Amino acid sequence: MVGADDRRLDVLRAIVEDYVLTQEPVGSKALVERHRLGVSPATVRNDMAALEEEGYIRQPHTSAGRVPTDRGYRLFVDRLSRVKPLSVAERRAMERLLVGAVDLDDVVHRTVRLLAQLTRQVAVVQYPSLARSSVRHLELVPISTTRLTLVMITDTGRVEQRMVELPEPVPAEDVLHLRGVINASLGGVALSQTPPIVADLVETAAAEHRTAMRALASVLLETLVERTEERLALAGTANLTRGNVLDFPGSLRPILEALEEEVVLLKLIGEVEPSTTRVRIGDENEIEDLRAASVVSTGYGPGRTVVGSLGVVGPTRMDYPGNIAAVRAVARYLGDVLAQN
Amino acid sequence: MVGADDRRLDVLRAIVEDYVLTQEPVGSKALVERHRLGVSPATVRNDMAALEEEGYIRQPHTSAGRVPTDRGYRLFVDRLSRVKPLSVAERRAMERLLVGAVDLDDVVHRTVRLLAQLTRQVAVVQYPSLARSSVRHLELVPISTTRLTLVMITDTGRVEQRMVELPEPVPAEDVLHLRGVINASLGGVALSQTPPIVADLVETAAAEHRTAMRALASVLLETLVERTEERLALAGTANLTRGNVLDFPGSLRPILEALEEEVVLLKLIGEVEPSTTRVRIGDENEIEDLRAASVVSTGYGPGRTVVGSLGVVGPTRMDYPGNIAAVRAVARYLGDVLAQN
DNA sequence: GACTGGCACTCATTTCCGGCGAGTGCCAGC
DNA sequence: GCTGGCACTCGCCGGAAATGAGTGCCAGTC
Repeated sequence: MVGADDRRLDVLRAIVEDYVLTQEPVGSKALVERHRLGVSPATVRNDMAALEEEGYIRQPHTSAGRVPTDRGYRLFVDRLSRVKPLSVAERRAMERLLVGAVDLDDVVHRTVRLLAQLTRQVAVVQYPSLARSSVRHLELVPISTTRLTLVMITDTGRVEQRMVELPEPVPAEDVLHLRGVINASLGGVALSQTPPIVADLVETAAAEHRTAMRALASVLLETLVERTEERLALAGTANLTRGNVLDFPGSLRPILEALEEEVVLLKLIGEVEPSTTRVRIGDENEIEDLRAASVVSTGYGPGRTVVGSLGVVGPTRMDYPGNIAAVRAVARYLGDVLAQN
Repeated sequence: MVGADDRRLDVLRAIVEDYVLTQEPVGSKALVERHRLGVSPATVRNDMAALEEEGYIRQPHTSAGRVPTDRGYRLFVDRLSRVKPLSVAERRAMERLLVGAVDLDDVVHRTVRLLAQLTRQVAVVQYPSLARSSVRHLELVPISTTRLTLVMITDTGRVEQRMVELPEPVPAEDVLHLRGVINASLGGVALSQTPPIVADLVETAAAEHRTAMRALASVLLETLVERTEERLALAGTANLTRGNVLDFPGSLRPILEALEEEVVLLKLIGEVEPSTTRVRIGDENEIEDLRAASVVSTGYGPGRTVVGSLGVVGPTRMDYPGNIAAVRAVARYLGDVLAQN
């Protein structure tokens, strides 16, 4: 026979599972009926009282059943649940992701929609971070003699393009030369490593190329390295309206607003150590407006590296095991897709 | 003194304005208090009865005030309102748009957020359509001897990139040659005009370049011309929760879902003739889920051309004059920005 | 003929109240 | 340590009554 402490945890697990499923406070009687706990409702009530004492569950009002607290979910996630393997149908949906994806934008959009579909939550995918990519190729396309477009292609598939104004006209063959020099120095170099190299390029440039090189260098450093703009894709906001109204007390407003703030979102799903999945439950969130929400996020990248993160946002009352599994699976899959390029 | 018919229209205008402002059915008494109509509530009641008879307003229930119908809004938009000029602050916000915009993505994102802010509605901006752009430059970046990245830059600033698998290895100098040939033929050509030229390129290619050219041509035609994927940016979904719950009977669900369907959105804001602003009110929308919403949209582009569209989506109870003005102003401004590149 | 004041009427909304019942806490007993 | 029993709490439901905004209509006035 299991010890009393063990049973208490079983009761907590049962409460979480039932509540996630039914969205309604769960009472002692219903609990013993739906789960083979082997004890009577009265006993469960005692356990519940203890759990409430410890802060794992609470009563919305006196004559109602119990609801897990953030702390209860935390314990559930940490110790009471196993990651749920994806179903065959889900796996198949994932396999379909790759076919026909035509470029990085396409891949990211498909990924975020897939994740939203699998989890029925709001999904967020960060584009591969420029800061963590390296240069595959830089192209200079002359628009006029004093203006050119700088196109950078990274190993993660991102393509960035910037307008560069040249202080003085530069003939076409010089542009070709500049391109050659730059690519020879920067090809394969991680963007974060470029500043000294770029500085060196300006130093060592022939006198007649100096000003042009300086213009290029400043655009490169200022808009591609320092002000490294991170991009995001979002999907499944409609899922916020899925559950009970109680999920987000008051209105969806603050949540929707937070989801539109890219900086906030990045902070939310970012900051992951490699190959861990991070779960932030309710209060644990630093962002005020998302105190009623939970976030499951992880990093992704080809192989063991991390070039970006992705995750889902939903009510604290969410299917943690399922969502964690989905987030992990999608991250791994996205990493594989990136590795193929 | 104004005729009775004129006054009836004044009453309709007053009803629309009040309702948009207060979000509450407006009664005869409140109407004469807030607007100098110069007649008594009883007279207004008679007018209201007539307007209701004609289908311009209706009563949510017997003992309530009147609310405009879709037809009422239509009349209001067509005949009773003047486009409201933007305020100084709004103009200034728009001017700030340009500074520091770093590439097309940036411009589009800033634009859509600006539009959402100005109108306090959901804003949608279509990226400049590939179909309506022309080729500025094509670049071929070798990844390996049998694989290269095709980068296309258009005059509207879009940069697209596709992976091309070559059936047999192609030496670097041949790639350069191919690039030269392609650019010579396609530079400045509208994408819609490219198919015969591309076909010709394959025809006339030297035997040793034939297969490579064929691979390039197929990628070009299939993924950039035929399957011309349109892109969109969206902002301000949080504004949906702004107004009364009554705005969208039931839930936001269908609206949010529709907003995630890019195809639907494109249909919604697209199909505009040059330099007209289109207003679709409630029922006039073809999309089932958006029958409770109105859409104000227009095209934009450098000069008089149209390369994409933008617009706002909101409850039928919206500030039409203000939103029309904002949509037009932003479209013109975006066109100007594009023209500068 | 157009407008107005007056008045009866309608009906959604609000408030109050009693009954119901899910669920609890506690206690005595096994 | 578990269980059955029991009194108790309190949110929710449904009906009744009060409220009041707003209307339609009519007779009267300019």
